[in-house]
Amino acid sequence: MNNMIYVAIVEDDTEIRESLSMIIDSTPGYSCKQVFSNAEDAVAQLSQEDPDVVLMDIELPGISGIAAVSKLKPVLPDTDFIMLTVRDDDSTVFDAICAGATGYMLKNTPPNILLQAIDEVQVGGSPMSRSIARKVLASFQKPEPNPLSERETEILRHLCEGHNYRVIADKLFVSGHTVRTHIKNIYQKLHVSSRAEAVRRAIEDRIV
Amino acid sequence: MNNMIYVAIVEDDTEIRESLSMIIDSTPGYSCKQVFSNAEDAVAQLSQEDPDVVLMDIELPGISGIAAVSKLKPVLPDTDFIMLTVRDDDSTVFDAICAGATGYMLKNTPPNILLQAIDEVQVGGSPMSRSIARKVLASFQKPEPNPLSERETEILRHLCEGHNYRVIADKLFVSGHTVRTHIKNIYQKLHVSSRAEAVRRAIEDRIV
DNA sequence: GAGGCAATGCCTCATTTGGGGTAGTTGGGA
DNA sequence: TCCCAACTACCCCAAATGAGGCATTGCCTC
Repeated sequence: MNNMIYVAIVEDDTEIRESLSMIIDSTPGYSCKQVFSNAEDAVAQLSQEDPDVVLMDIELPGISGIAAVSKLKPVLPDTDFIMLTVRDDDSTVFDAICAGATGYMLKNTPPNILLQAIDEVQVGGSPMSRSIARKVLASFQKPEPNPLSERETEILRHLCEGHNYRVIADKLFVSGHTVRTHIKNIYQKLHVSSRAEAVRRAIEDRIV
Repeated sequence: MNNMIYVAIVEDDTEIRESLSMIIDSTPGYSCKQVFSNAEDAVAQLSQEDPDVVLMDIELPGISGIAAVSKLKPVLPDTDFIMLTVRDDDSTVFDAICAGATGYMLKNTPPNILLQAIDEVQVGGSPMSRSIARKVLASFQKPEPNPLSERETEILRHLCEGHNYRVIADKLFVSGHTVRTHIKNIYQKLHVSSRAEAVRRAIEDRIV
């Protein structure tokens, strides 16, 4: 019984909740340790227990599943949280991931795939529904090519490091005047008018 | 034959290459359109063709598979690239993803899973080996909690927007002096000494 | 050969910024 | 009760910055 996988469920829809717990309990090697119908109860009680995996609904009455994970993950670092959701819109996906979710499945996922997902997190994976995985990878892809010349890009990199005119000039073996001119051109091309904005664009869009 | 999936392979190891192409060709519904033993040939010839999926080795003689994807993806936006690699170290994974890869599989993946991966990208997914998926999600998780007070965090957010003392002061209904004091404290706590560095830390670590 | 762009260098000027202080109030924790 | 952190406000000053110009040298394209 040492290789039994203990699962907890947080889900407000009674039908789904009971159906999930039944499926898990009836599968050899899996045990549904606890079920909660809201995040508050889960946060309060789950920190005492130590489930291997928590299936966490996102759309809950009261505090959301994402907030619950934020609270629980720090006290249960070895527990893997798999989010369940009906929607796969960008912001919730990324919020959940940032909160510490290890997997992210859509609710229409067939039970056998969900069980696979539970296995998957147990062996160090991160199961994601198709559309989620695609979104996550897409978020890494650079939006648009950078309009800056090579030299300007180099200087922008230095700006991100917090270097000032003088330092950049020294490092690039050009005069401070030149650096200033480049920076002015960078601002124009990026449609910004300060270091702060330029650094932000640099990090959020391309170089870093 | 309309639902035939055309695959191209770029792989320098002859044995693996031929084994892969054989597996693909012998599977109904899949056709191995072309094979290349290096990225240069692939880049030169593949832009004419239009494979559905390209299996791209990363470790290639000459230019790497990652650079090849960077070049090919812009001209073949509808083609999905699945990277194949023996290593799963962080930097190459993220470089490949940024270059435009849609999937990322380890080379020791069994052939049937690889075929599944090809299917997966075709239906809008992003197949990743276990360890890769985990790394990708882990990269989203916030490093450490922010040491700033609520007010300071608020001001840092404004700094990221490129606002200056005056503007921030107006928005928060406090004097410019106060804003300056807060910013000085922010710099101390973050161990930085300029807006640029503060903005960078803000984006890379927490808020934004 | 003309025109354009990238890279380089220079000037001036008003503003912003960062570093150094000091200090009052408030609310909560020891 | 006392102290501290957070928030507020103010002072001075040197340095950095952004905005506005102008000019030269290559290189590339039309």
